[in-house]
Amino acid sequence: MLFSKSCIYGLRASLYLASNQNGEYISIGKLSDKLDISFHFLTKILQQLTANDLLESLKGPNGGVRLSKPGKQITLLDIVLAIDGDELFQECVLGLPGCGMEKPCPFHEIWLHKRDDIKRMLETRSLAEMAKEGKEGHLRITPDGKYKWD
Amino acid sequence: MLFSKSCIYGLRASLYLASNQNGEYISIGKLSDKLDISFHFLTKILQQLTANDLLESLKGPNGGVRLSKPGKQITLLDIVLAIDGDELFQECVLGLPGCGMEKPCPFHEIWLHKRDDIKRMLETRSLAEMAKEGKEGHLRITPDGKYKWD
DNA sequence: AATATTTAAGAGTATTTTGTCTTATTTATA
DNA sequence: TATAAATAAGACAAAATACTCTTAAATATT
Repeated sequence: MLFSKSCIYGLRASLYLASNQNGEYISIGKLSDKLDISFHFLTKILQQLTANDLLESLKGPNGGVRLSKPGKQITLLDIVLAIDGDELFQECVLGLPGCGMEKPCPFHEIWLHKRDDIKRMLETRSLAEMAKEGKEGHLRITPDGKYKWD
Repeated sequence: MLFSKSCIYGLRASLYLASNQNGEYISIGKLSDKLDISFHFLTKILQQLTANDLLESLKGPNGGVRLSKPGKQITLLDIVLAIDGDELFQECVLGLPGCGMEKPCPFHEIWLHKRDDIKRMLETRSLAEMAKEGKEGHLRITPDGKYKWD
């Protein structure tokens, strides 16, 4: 599994938020309902994104969360790093500590390129861009595909 | 994490075995000692490889495990598939069931290439080849680097 | 000011992965 | 044939991940 479940949920919610970019807060209840993700679990995940200044939140009636800046300025990598950290882009395929140029494992050289490739893919794509593609291509971000990018 | 711990241990042990290719059985006790992997845990993992006909085992004195065929004929992918299955090469980045050409998620298209790339990398490299590179380059397959490809 | 609605925080539970231990089974060797 | 050395198998334990529940804090609305 490339990303943790938490990270996946965070990405899906972020894409939702990016597709509803009119500045208003969206409640986590609505998000969890639309995306079929447990409310409390999603709440915690979004708290991490808020703590990382990717989202901003408001308590109380009509409160919720929204992107802290235009979706064009938040990359997929931002979300991944905020939730899963940079382990995926740091760690050794064989799990060896301190695997690097100095004392590499047999996988080091070949994996380096792949993982940088993945990182670049996430880095060069914004939430806005992904959400736009999702909307235009009628792509899924829910298991049952019920979310229609209203 | 790309591979599970089990898979990592299986790969490291397989590389060890491929570097000691003179047909004799090597005890799991020796393997676990050299590679710093828990004996019982490693035993179970190697049983999976044996069950998949990648290794063959012999009980009793001078028993142990060895590659079931020349290391040149076993790919890294063989080991990965035997332990982790093909999930990594099948599953959706967003964890959506049945994500494919018909009803893709926004990541589908871009991830497809990356994962095929990784698969090809594992498919085109044999244990023998990797072990040879490891030996010649004095590369690590243990956390402390104490294994010296005797 | 009171109330209802929402996120924040943290304790608690369940599931999966990782690792340990014990007992059985096989087999080479003396 | 007895013994010791090894894998096989399965129960058990610990740790990490995933998920749930309860209570607190903030805030818009009446």
